[in-house]
Amino acid sequence: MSKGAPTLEDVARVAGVSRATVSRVVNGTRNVDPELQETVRNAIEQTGYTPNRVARSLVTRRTGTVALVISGAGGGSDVFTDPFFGRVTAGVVDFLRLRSVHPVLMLADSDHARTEVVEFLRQGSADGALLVSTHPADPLPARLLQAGVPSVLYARPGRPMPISYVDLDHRAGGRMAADHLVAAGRYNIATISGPLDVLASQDRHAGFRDAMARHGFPYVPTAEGGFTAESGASAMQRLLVECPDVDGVFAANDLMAQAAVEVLRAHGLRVPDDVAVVGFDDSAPALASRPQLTTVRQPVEDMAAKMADLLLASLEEPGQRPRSAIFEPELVVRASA
Amino acid sequence: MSKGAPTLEDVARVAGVSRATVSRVVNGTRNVDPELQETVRNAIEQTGYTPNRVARSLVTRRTGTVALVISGAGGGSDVFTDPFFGRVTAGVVDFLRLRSVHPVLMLADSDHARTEVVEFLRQGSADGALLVSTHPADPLPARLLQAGVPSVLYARPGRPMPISYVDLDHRAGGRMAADHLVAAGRYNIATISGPLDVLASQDRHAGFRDAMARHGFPYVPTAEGGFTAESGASAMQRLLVECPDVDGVFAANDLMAQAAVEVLRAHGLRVPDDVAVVGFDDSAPALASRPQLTTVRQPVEDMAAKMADLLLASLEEPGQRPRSAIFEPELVVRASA
DNA sequence: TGGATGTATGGGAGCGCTCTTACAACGTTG
DNA sequence: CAACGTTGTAAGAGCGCTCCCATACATCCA
Repeated sequence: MSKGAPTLEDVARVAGVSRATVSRVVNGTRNVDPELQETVRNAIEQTGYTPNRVARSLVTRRTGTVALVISGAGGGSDVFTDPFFGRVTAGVVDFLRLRSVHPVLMLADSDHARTEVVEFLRQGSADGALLVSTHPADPLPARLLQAGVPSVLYARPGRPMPISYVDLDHRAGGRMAADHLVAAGRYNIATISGPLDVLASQDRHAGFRDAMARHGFPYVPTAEGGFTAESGASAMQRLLVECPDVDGVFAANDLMAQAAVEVLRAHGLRVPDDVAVVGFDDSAPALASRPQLTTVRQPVEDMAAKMADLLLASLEEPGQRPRSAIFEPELVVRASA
Repeated sequence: MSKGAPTLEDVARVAGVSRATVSRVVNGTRNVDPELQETVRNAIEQTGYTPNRVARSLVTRRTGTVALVISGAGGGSDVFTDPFFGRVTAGVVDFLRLRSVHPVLMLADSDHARTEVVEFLRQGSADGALLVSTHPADPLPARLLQAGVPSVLYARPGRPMPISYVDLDHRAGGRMAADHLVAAGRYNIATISGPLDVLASQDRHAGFRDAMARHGFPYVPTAEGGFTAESGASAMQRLLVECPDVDGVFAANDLMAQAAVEVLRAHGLRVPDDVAVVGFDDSAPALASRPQLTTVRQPVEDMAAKMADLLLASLEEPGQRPRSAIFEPELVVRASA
């Protein structure tokens, strides 16, 4: 009462009971006389008591927070401008807040930063990690695993390891794009892939190519992009050189698809009349773009929520086997194809 | 050593010194024999010791985390899709990571959520709050102030109160847009404002109108938007009805400006030939849009970093007077006007 | 040479909480 | 009526750390 926040002891004194009894009322309320409970509750009200989470964490070994780690080779903090990460954050936050768990945001874009993340978790500052890793060579999943930190990945790890993750069936997504373009009667189909050292890109591309082959197109002109608008634009330029009579394009994300549309338009080609364009993700640019993008929807928010779900479950029951959840993409037909 | 992480005590035993000495080595390293330091360091290495932040926080009353609170009337978690919040996050994270401070993300979109935020901070789970409040009637700043939580706002509070904040000179930004459109020889100038119950919107609008009046345009057709693409599109539609011969538009953010461009194009009007369009913010859509947007740049990342800076400073020296930092906008001339 | 100063280390309290244990008071049962 | 749960409460240990204070010893000037 003198200084600082009131403690359990203060409340106990006011209520005329022991610290332990107040603790019982604050928490499980197991075996406490209803009348006493009332007294204690009044005392809490009167003192304006708020339990100290830190002190509680020290003994319970639980903090009620998890780390949301964005681990990427490069870029630093501009990842936050990418609509994809916004959606991941939204999905995670939406799920966690219902459980009164709070995410702490961490960037692991350098070796030093990765060490700090591992330390942070080993120190017990957070109960577990949600890892959005952009590169299969990322050493962080293995390090977290080794440190015994409960973790869940967004996207399967680069090398097989006993760790939980959520992922999308990217191959199926690639197939959907191919099927749609072919069904629309397109004959000169090309594709802008994502960076091919990323598993998701590889899979989207493989799925697309397989389906194209099955449809009788053994070779598909391909330009590799980097998931950014600029890279998409330059890829489209290259594609137009290799194959000027292109009439269908599959871009491995919406940002690149949008850029491709602009490039095509600048070349006097109409979308979808002259060239059909299919994107991937179904994020904000898909709707902002004119014409609105036909795209393969990745349910990022749901996947992110599931990732949080898996983590909380493994926190609840430690020692569980790792689990995975694979989501199905969905073709969203709009105006561009 | 038996189970759980090694503690100070374990290290002390291995090094043959006291807990206090190890603590000194781990922290300030004040007055410890260099030779002993070496021994201790080896023991730390050997045991794989990592200080327990929670235990440390309990006594130091500092957690090394701050809350990054997005407080808005509505919407919930789709705020994360807004490029503005991504930039705020980027700015904050970039600054904090250099100081090894970690942001925990909180959404305060309901009264219940706001209470939880206040509790969280009162409990000492974070050292202070960075508050991005979207509405001047938001009760959270006052509640944090009352709870004695060190806080810094992005944007000045709705009602004057002794609290630190960073802000932009929105009026100056509005003026710049007006000056540019008039200087470009536009005569039929209209504007899409932001939601007029938001201070920033009011100021941008007021600055714009004042400058227009000074240039001899006492009345400016105005349609109110909501800072979203859809609202921008519909505002542009309304504007075209009221004033079909419009040749200049100032939209209060880039998202709406981009949408306006699309609507104009759909009406057969060319940008900038027929209609010049100026946006606000200079965020991702400004560059993604074709033509690229002339816009009033708001240095969001810098402002967010400054916000974090002010907070850490006030944590360093408590009892300081609240401070503010007002940033100057900057006209970025691209293709749209 | 002796007290005063300074420096390095250990001991121990205590941060606010949870949880185990001990115990008191009260039935319940053969 | 003795023996035994059952239930409600208090007492106290201890989570891992920091920091104050006491102690031991070296150093210095008068």
